[in-house]
Amino acid sequence: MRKTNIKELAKILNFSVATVSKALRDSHEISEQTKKKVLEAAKEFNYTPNPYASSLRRKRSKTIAVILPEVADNFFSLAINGIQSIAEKKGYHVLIYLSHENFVIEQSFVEDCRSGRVDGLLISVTSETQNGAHIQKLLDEKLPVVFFDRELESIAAPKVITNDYECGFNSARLLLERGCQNIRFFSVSSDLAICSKRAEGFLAALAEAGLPNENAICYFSANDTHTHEHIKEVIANRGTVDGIVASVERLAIQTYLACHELGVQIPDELKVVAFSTVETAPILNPSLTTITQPAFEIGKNAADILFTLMEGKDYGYTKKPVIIPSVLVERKSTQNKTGA
Amino acid sequence: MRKTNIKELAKILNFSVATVSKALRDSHEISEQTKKKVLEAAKEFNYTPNPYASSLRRKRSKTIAVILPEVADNFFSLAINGIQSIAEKKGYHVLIYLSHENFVIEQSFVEDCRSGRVDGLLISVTSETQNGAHIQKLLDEKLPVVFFDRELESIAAPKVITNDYECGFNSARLLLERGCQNIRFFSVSSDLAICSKRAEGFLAALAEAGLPNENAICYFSANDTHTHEHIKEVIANRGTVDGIVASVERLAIQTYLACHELGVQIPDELKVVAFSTVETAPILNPSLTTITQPAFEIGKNAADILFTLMEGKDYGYTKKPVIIPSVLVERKSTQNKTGA
DNA sequence: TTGAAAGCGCTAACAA
DNA sequence: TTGTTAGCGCTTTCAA
Repeated sequence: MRKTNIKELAKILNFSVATVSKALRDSHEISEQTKKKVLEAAKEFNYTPNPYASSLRRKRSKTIAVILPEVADNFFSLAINGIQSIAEKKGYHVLIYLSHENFVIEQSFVEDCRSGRVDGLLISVTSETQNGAHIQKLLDEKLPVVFFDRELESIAAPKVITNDYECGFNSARLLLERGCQNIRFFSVSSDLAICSKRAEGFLAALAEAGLPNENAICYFSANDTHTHEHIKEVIANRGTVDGIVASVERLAIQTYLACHELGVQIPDELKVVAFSTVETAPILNPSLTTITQPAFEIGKNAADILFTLMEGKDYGYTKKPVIIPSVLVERKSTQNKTGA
Repeated sequence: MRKTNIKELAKILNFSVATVSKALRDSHEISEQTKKKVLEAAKEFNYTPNPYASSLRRKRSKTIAVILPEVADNFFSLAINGIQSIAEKKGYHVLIYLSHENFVIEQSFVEDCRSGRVDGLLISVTSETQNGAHIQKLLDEKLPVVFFDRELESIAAPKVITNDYECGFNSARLLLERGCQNIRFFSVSSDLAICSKRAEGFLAALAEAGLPNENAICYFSANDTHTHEHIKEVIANRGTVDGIVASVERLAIQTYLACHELGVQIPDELKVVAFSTVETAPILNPSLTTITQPAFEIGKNAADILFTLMEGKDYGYTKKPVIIPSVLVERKSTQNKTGA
């Protein structure tokens, strides 16, 4: 059946378009009887409102954008679910952009958000992103932006993150307590706040234990197709290294794969802790000790704040990021044979 | 800096809006000199075209929708990447809708696509979806739709899937070859073609081996929060069952988790094959034998076909789905101690 | 090669 | 309570 627009509907009903429009939006200035007639006709004649006409007129798109590096990562998948759970409630659409850890792509997506296509933006930046000028531009134009997880310290916008420093600290502490003497932190970027803060905490724990080590942080570029080989190399030539903290999910998986390929025994020869939300952590070989980020909650909170902002309310942002703590779950990858 | 619209830009340049519009779209009827001036001014005065005004006028949105059950599943994550790889090339935006395996949600998303918001739809239906009337409606209104993975047999639209029947057959065969006597197929739905075809193949292999079994298919509703308990129950009370085929990723992970919790030894007590694209398959305990679907390729192909359709070309759709075969990778979860 | 004008479908101020 | 009218920002005839 053909679709109808508001004009045709008005003609059919012998009302003006204005009346029909108001009736459809359930305006109080329209009589119940008219509303009923309009709604019925709308259904009968297969009326579908054109969202673009409405957006153009109202200067609101009922759409938010989410820019993130990757979706094939459980953290981001869960975060998207959290975001959608809120967007759905508000009747908003979600436009998802994947930057693939590429700064240039991220820039062009952010640029695109300036067009009025979206009413707000949630972003987790790439590991390459050092500069926030593109995002500042949005902010200057009064488009609400909220960071989640991977934020930019130089930009003054709401942020929802986890307790990175503390978790970095605890991860190193755990390894040291389990007897490790020479540990490494696998990072994807020195610029990403989440990585640098986790690394800082990690280094602080080393320092506290009297084991400072300037070479403890290893970098693996996030969009390098040879990460696997690089990790394998590092592990193969690890010397006395006996413990690793993987700062993101992908590095954790790569580390495990490398160890399997090289026949390196976890945890006997090498202990591993990972920042990760992989569901399979308990069934990995060996089960993986994780620092599990509250991914869904982070997404949900970020979206909540974004909507508060979009509704013109000041949500009481005080320059301090919202911090939702992660949970350390110890499994076999850090345990000694004796059980601890 | 403030944004400019085309009217303001025209005034600044002392051209008409028409000229500016044409220059911006690189029309052949505008002189090079004028184009250059316009482009420069556009940059200088921070011009950003309003996509909604453009969409309204041109009746094209430069946006496609992807409706899928879930994103926290590696198959769908990879498929999204495949879709985006094409959309990006075409300068299209991708609106992602998660139906969470809920038919009512799916329906409302599909309904929403009728509004002109998108120029085409890629869909993988929920496990609840039995009826395709909502999708037929779009087709009737000439909106291009392409199914990927989870299709609806009753709807005549292009489909990109994998060789489900064959893979179902091979999965059962493998288990039987490894000595299993009593095997089960874990399904999420009897309506989903992917599941029923995989199950058919599975049953055919059983019949061929002279082991027909009407109770070989076990159903676990996809949006049941108690799947884990149900699977655990089935495995605990498995009797002589010695082999399982998990038809989707989530069931595979749940099966492993259940076995771990129950102390059931894979592969000694129970062999497991899974339709899955999980990266962690080789590092699971034990490593998981998988039928790996070409998820990225499926997404990519589906998007390719959708764009062909949207460009008004008939891509030569002949009622036959495009089939991209999966790859069976045997790992420890189906091997006997002796190595085979 | 450029411009005037109409209009995509809808909303909102104002009038009736 | 309903209707008239003027756009939102852009594209596209058609005329100059």
